[in-house]
Amino acid sequence: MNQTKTSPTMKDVAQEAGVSLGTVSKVVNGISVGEEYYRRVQAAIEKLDYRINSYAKGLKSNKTFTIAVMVPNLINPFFSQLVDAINRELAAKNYRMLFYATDYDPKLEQRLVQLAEQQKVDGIICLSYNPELKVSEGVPFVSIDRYFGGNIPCVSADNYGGGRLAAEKLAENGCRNVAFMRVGSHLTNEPNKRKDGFVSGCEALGIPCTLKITGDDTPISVFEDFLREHFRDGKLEFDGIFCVTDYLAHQIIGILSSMGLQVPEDVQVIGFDGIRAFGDQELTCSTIIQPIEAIASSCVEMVLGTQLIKAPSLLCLPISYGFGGTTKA
Amino acid sequence: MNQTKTSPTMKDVAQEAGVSLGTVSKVVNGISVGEEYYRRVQAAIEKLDYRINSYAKGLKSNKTFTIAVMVPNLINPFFSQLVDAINRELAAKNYRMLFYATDYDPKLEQRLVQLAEQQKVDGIICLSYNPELKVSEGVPFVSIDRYFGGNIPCVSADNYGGGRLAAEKLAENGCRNVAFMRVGSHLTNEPNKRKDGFVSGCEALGIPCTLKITGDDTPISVFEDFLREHFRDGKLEFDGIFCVTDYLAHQIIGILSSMGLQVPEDVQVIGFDGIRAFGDQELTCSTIIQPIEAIASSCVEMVLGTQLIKAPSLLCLPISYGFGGTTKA
DNA sequence: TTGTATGCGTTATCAT
DNA sequence: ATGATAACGCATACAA
Repeated sequence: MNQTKTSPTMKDVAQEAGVSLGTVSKVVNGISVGEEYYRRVQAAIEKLDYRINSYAKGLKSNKTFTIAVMVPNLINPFFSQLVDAINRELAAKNYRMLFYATDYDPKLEQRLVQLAEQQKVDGIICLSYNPELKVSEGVPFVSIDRYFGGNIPCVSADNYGGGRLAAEKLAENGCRNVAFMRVGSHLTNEPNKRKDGFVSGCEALGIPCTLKITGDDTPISVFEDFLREHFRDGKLEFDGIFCVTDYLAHQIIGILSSMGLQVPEDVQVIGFDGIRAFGDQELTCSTIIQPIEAIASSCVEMVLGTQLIKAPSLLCLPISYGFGGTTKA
Repeated sequence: MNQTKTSPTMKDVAQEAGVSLGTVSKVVNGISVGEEYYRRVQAAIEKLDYRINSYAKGLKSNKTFTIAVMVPNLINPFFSQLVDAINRELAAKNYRMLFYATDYDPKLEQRLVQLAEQQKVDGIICLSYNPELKVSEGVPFVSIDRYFGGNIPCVSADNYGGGRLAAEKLAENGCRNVAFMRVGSHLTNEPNKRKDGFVSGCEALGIPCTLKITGDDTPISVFEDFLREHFRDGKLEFDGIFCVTDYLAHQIIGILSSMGLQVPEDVQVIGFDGIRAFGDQELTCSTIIQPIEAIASSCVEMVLGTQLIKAPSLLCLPISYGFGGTTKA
């Protein structure tokens, strides 16, 4: 005889309290009502353990207090830490986070953006790998690390400055012949500027710099081949290497080690991102540290803010150098 | 004069197609309608770029295709990998993931559960640190690593077996005097069984085992003190250490190294979890590997399944041993 | 088969 | 200040 226990609604509360629906709504939303009414409604809410139905509220008010966050995955610690930071910012502002993994797949990413729009999110924060992403103008969109053009705000670290800083640090530590290594997308996303900054820095410092840039799906072994080509008589031609990410730096260090080379004695390595072991332990290598918290809070402020129009279209946040044992102290 | 661009609704589509609301609904939901009607509706949908409003749908149908996932944070790689895996499982089944970080805070966790319930999620998957968590019976709830009792299903790795396996592996590799180390909660959650399994394994193998278990907020230095107490004449009393997590193992290895001890030559270390550098590179230490994918898919199946009643209340998934350089091969 | 009408739980606009 | 009522966008039972 018992119908499936359905949660109490405002109507139930109104009946229990002997007041009208509108009055309950006011109490729930903190609008002033008569003393006695307030008491009765509160009592009824307690008694029935009433909770507001956010779907009904969202439908009516066209506001869901939900933000979609999209990055390729949560395996890469840079992504997971970024998402963690964004989530904290959102939670502090009483927003919920709907998470979507894009898997570096442009088409999937596009589908997910549409899905999020259906989901009536109040905004989207996306670290995109789809340069042609289409996003409805109705929903605020903030991009991380990929600049789409004037009307879509983009937040990123100062990648160019980071590249320069890497060059300077290697030079400071005595490097005279360096290499830059990058794997991955040909896309003109922000991280490309790491190379530009590095090259520019090397030029300014008068240090020769060799680039090794591979395509998206090339195996890591091409870097080993490259390094062996520049390896003569037990000595590597380079005394410093700047890798586009800590992840790559980690792999390169493994290769160097397998070649019998010592880091940082024989060759110094600088990565980019600022990844720490287990998320909060020591840096995994000497690196250019991205201001993850600042990126996260900027994204959240921009996506929630109403000043999207006036927002700068490209927000560039300061980086810093972190010693992680793979450079000479 | 332009009102704020509001998304087209079914009504708009109906009008555009010259059919009724119900017909549009049927087309959208894949219910068969007349050929001509179907065409007209599809055309209108395309033209207006209509997307179903999931809030209206959710309100009406009491189903939101959204699952709440709660873990302490996304910094710890075990958590972020778990959430990544859960999200993949959910996405494959066309469910969305609402993510909440509990920060190891029992009261926050309780609030978030209520929040998720208001949010009308279709279920909750939670790695809880609140043994007294109250959850409404209306919402399917699956726990990871904490057993709440018969009516709440719990999924976890075979922690006890993992403890035993660690003992066996240390014994196999010649250890004759071992230690177990654990930091953290006094709570009787599943990971406690790692100790029990280890102790039991040591007893069965006739190996003396010393326990060092600290409280939640004790600094890591107590382990250093402990180790120094068992350090005489440049030699450690133990030749094997089992740490309750890879995270702790990492820290212990650092301490051992600072004491001038070699791992694994002087002392072998086994952790628990199976954390890899950068999420997908080499294991950070020799370890008992948790079946993260299996845990994730089990959780999702259980939370979505209707057979919650019949589900076993405690699902225990098999672990395996992984060599990570901190034991003798 | 297709159209119409009602209700999901809220909010907001009205009279009262 | 409070109560009745319409509307949000959709699903569905019912009537045509």
